Amino acid sequence: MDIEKKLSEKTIEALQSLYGSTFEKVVFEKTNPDFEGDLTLVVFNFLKISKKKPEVTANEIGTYLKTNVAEIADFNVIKGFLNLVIADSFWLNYFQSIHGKQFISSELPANAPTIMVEYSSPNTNKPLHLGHVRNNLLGFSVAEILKANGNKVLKVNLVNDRGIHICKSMLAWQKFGKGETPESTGMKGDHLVGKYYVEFDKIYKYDIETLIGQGKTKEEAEKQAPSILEAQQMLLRWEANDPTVRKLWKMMNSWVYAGFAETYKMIGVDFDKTYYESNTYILGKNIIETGLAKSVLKTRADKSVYIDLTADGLDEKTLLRADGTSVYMTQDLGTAVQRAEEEHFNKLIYTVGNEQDYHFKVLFLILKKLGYIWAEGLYHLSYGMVELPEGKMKSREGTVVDADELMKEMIDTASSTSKELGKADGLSKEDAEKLYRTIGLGALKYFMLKVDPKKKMMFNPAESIDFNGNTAPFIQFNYVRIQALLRKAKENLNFNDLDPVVSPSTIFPKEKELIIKLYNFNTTLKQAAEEYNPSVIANYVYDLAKEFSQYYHDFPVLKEEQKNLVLFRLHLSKTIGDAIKASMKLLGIEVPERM
RNA sequence: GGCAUCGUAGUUCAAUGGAUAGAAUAGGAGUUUCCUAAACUUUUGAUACAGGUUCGAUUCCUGUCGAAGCCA
Repeated sequence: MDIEKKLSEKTIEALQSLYGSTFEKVVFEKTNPDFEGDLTLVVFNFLKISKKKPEVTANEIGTYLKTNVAEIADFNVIKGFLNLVIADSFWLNYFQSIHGKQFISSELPANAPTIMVEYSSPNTNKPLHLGHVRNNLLGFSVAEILKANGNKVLKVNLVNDRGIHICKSMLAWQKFGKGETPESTGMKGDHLVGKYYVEFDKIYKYDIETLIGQGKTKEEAEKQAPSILEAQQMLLRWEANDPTVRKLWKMMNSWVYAGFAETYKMIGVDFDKTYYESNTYILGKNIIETGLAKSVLKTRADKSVYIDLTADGLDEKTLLRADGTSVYMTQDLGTAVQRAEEEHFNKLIYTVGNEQDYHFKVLFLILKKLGYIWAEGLYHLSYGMVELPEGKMKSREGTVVDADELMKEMIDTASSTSKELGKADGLSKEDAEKLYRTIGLGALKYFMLKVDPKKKMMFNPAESIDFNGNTAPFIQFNYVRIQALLRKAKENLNFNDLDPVVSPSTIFPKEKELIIKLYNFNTTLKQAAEEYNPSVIANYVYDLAKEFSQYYHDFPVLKEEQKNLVLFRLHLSKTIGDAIKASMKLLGIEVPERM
């Protein structure tokens, strides 16, 4: 039923027959709504072979297609544009063919490729903020989209649970914490640990100022501040497996994990596997040996190991310092190799912000140079930063939008708005709470996912996220309208959505438009997967919901007098509802039955 | 300094090199005896600047200005 493919083949045939030239590929596009037609062929590219004016060429191809393709009802030509009208019967047949079927198959093909999607990857010294929210939503949604495209997806998290940052929190807690715990304070564990991270920074800044006051330069002060020296000391003790430090570390991390678990649950994301850097940071050193043996890596006079990437337009990258300690790159190399050996993935996707573009470029290149074939399947899902009106968020300076707080605010707003509009009338308390979560979190998720991941995005805390217009609540609302129609139809008309569809002999343009939108679901899903881009789905589902909203407004469904039209419109509405629900699921957004 | 990225209505976002640059929101004007008005209709308003390639450029190339990023 792929009409574009068929038309493409027939056009190639037409070009051969009319002008005796062979074309590999011909692409159709949607006809601009201002003109009559469904699909358009731009003929300028064929003028060289037709040696005729655009209008003439378009007419000749149009005539050929109309005679040879049964589905083409008519065509018109405007300048170099050949607009094709696809017969209503084709669209109605298509609609019949998808009736009762799932938009997304729940079964995977036997030979489904394995794709590992790494996302979230938090540090354990502070709670999640808005930037992490984008990461989590993006990673989760891309995983869903890939799954829906027939891939076996493994969602993984790599927790940065060790290093100087967590030592800072530990040190501050040890000195000033007075034994505070999440239980004693009633604070969420990740927030409690984050509080001491900020605390450390205050002391550190104080130390620096003191030293500068004593005549040191800023750089000297930053390196010699007693607080930072102490934190570094603690890190060394951690690495030496000092029982006291390790015990403190385990305790504080366990607080953080409990906090993260709550946040993840609220966002609605999960993982098949969680890696911890405390287990993986040692990895990679054996790869250095291999790399040296292969002469891919080289040793400097001071015994540090590096790779020369200047021929590839990059720099020299150190992989082992002169003192034998490794760098981030080294452990990422090791982790990748370990994952490849354990999971045999076809693709590994790293959901990480675009500030690390260079890092991943180098990482992938090194792995390729080391000769790992699977390195071809590595992909950096690079996304833009979330910015506030005053600029980038900075944890240490407190200019962050906290994930937990933001979600709570969204739910609260959903609650008050729903109450104002009387949307929660008659719902039990549990159902009402669930509805507020669905709407509030839906609005947040859609807000973040509708933007192209590659681009940076702006969030203004002063202007709350909208519930009207191009938003999740609007889409949810239209889904709810459909469910209300179906409920009534089932009660009053004995409507059964599994009954066969009886198509009317003619349909209105709006109905055709809606069927075409349904027809586009599959190509949209495919495009989203190829681009690793949920915003493609978001734009699609909004467009569908908007189209339905107008249809609902202009056409009676249950109140239509002709029984066969009532049934047809119910089936159409039902299928649109299914497409909305399936699309929203790909974004990790739920739809309510009433609102 | 080197590397890569980005400049579209007042604001937040769209647009495989194609037709008159779309939405939403904000602003103006309307719509409820009619299936849920978180809706619908209508209106005002934008490609940073200057060149180039092309039948055709928001899109590709060069330069200028501006924003934020990474590497020392």
